[in-house]
Amino acid sequence: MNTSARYDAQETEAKWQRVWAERRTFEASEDPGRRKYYVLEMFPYPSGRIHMGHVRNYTLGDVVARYKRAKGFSVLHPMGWDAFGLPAENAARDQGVHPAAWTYDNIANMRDELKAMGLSLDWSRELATCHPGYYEQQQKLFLDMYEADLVYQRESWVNWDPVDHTVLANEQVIEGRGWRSGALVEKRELSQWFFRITAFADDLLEALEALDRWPPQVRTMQRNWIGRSEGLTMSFEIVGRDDGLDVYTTRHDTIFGASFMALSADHPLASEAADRDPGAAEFVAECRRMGTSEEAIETAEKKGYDTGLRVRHPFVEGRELPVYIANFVLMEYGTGAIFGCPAHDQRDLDFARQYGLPVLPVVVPEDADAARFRVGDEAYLDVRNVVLANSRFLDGLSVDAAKEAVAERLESAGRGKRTVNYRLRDWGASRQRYWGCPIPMIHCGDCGIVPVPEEDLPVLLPEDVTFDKPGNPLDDHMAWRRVDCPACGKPSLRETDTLDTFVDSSWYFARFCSPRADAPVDETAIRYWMPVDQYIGGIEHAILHLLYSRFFMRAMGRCGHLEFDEPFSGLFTQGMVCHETYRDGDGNWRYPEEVTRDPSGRPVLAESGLPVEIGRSESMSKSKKNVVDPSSIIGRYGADTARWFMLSDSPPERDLEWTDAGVSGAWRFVQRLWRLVQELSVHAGEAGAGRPPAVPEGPDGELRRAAHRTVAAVGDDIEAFRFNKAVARIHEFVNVLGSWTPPGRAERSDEAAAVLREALEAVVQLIGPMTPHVAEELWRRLGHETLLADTPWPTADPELIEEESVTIGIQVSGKLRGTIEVARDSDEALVREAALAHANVRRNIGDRTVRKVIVVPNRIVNVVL
RNA sequence: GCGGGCGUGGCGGAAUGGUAGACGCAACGGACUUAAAAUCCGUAGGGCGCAAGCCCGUGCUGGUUCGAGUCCAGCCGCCCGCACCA
Repeated sequence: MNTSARYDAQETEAKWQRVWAERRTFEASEDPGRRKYYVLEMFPYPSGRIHMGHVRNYTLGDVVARYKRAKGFSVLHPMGWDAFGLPAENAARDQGVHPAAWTYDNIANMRDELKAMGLSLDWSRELATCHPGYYEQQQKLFLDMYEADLVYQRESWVNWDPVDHTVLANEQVIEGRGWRSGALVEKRELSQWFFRITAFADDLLEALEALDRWPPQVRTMQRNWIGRSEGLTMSFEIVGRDDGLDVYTTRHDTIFGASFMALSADHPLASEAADRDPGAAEFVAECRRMGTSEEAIETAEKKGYDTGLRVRHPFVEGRELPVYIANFVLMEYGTGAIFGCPAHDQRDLDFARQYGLPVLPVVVPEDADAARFRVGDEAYLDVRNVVLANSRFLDGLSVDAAKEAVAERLESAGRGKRTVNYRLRDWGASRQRYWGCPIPMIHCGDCGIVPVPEEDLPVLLPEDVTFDKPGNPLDDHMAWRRVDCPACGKPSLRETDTLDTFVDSSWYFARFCSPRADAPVDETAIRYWMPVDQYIGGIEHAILHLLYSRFFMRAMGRCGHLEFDEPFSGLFTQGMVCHETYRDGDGNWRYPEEVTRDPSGRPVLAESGLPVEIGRSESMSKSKKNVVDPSSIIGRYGADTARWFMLSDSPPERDLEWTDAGVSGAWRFVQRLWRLVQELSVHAGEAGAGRPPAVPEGPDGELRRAAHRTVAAVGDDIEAFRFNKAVARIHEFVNVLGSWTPPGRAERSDEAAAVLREALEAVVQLIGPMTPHVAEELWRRLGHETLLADTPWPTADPELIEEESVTIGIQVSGKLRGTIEVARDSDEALVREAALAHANVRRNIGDRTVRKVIVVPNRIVNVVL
């Protein structure tokens, strides 16, 4: 055996990847006799190359998948492609390649890169959302949901880029301009398709409680996003008119502090005012022009326009409140109108100060003098330890009691209604794009909207499109658009909007259970595999993707496709991969591989020797060039090294700092393990020869205990996603093996050899999920004919895990003064005795009286003076 | 503004309220080598001391406790998410 040669990662990794593929080792099967485990990492967008975030994500998932396999589970661990989306169209426009060709090329390349990582994936289930086999089923789901009234079309305001002829998402609008064209974005009302996610708002909120294997912060973020609030919808009489003005409020206790009403610019009464008053019209137009970017909103001053309308205060005879159009009121929330109570709402206060409106405090601290209490520049928002004041029948009540009283009176007068409101809006899923799932709908002049009959599915994307004009190529493709109405036969037009790519990713995990089925999901398969036991991905999807997926399972359930609500019973959100940033003298970002050190250790550009400034470490991004290409790392060190480094230092939920030193450390570890196991294997017994003695004495016993303790600890750590600690435990054990010395001729025994073999096999098995190739190779070299990938996880003998003796610290008045070694679970009196006998402890006690001795078994002794 | 997280050696990080700094990286010393790389052995929070040992030390200030990195209160700093949501 050649033990001195270095481990050749390239050759060995390729070999075992081939073997696993040939033997279909990781293809999942529905085995009713075994417990199932579904591990899934968020599928990638096929951008063309994998990045370090992928490497981390898929390494974490693969550790879990391989570990669970070894633990005897029937594991499903599939991979696919989130393949629709704008970049393909941009590539088409800029490079003249068809989006499909570009996408499938990228997929082919990324598949090769992922395969080089040695992931235990079931590639037979691979799917791409841009494949007609996938989106046909999605179109079926869309039609089912339309049937179930979970999909509808309505007019809605969108950000319209007049140059690119496209709708922009809020995050694509930067300072009021299109992110690509730079054109001033307009608000336009377009007909859009929506998913009725709000139908499940309460359920989506309440069910979060039961998701106890989700990170708490993700649940909180979803809770905030859904934003349930309990309030009152109340109607104000408009002076001189028959109709009323409805507002929604959660602070009806402050009704006596109301000093104005405010309408959204999109409110019907605002439009009405604009029709008769050019000033109002100008103000409404100004509001619409106002950018939707965060910055614009944040810096915008509170502005309003008096419509001239007045409403009556519901409880104060003769008090009338002016009705303004205000730039800070949202049409989409509540009724699009509010009453303003400046004393107890910051926005209302800012507004009131601007327009000289009264500020009357009606909620004051319990111990305050209501007559003297004043509100300055900050609204008084406390709701605890406060009482109502200046509020007639509410005076002296708590906030809650006052709300109750107001609601009671208005409800019985028919002028109010307790209402639950949500921040969550229905999901606008229309995109005016080509490279997405066609919405299977037809617009008929006579019949209106007609669904495409199921037998006519899929509605395929036409291939002969061009991208030389801005806008959606489908709009111009009349041959594709023209179709006879399925209901009346009259010439009609297809819907040209395609679906938001979040739709594609809202059910792909269900499709993986039966990826080629002729229905969206196969009942038997989905019953066996779903829900996903462990989902792993970035925190950036904490809200939308996960919320949409949760909605989709409910919607699919209502359409009879499945019988569960929650898609992911366990969720893990990994941290990002970071790297230092570099700038040259001209302030340009530089790639890490362009930077080297000069003889004095200063960072310089490799090509010119000019100095480089090192910036803070940030999440790897192309724009800052602080990226390291995974393929070049894997090509140089091998996948095992990259994987080991990904797992070794940082806890997986935290950000990981990518460093060259860390990678070479991981590489050295792989090499060391390789040498060590082979060198020691010469002294180990034959594979499957004898069992080691139960609890051997001396060094053999120590080795055996260390092995079993490590097995137990690593298993626990993997279960708890503490991969960095698992790595540390393996390091410790390898250090133990490293200091193992071959016995002299006299001490050699079959039993000792068996102990060593057990230890070597344990370490190889423990690294199996993390560095699978070197582990598989060592397993073979240890004499096994079967694959490590098919070998059950080792079990730890509880008797061997317990330490025989423990070192306990001795404190005098809480300060450590020494340690003693005693037998485990020693008698307390004995420990106390030994502690008090310790020389340094006696010295520290001196001639003072021992008042008390606290003995914590196997832990510590504290001598209290 | 609201919500969440974090603050420990030169660095990444360990530590059921019980010996702070496991494990790794970087560093330093030594062995091997003509030399280097690789490898192996060793040192290592700061300070004082020949040593035994002592003092200080987990962002800051207090508190609870026999005992606090850990629990509580109040600050400071950093990061993330959401945000005119009435």
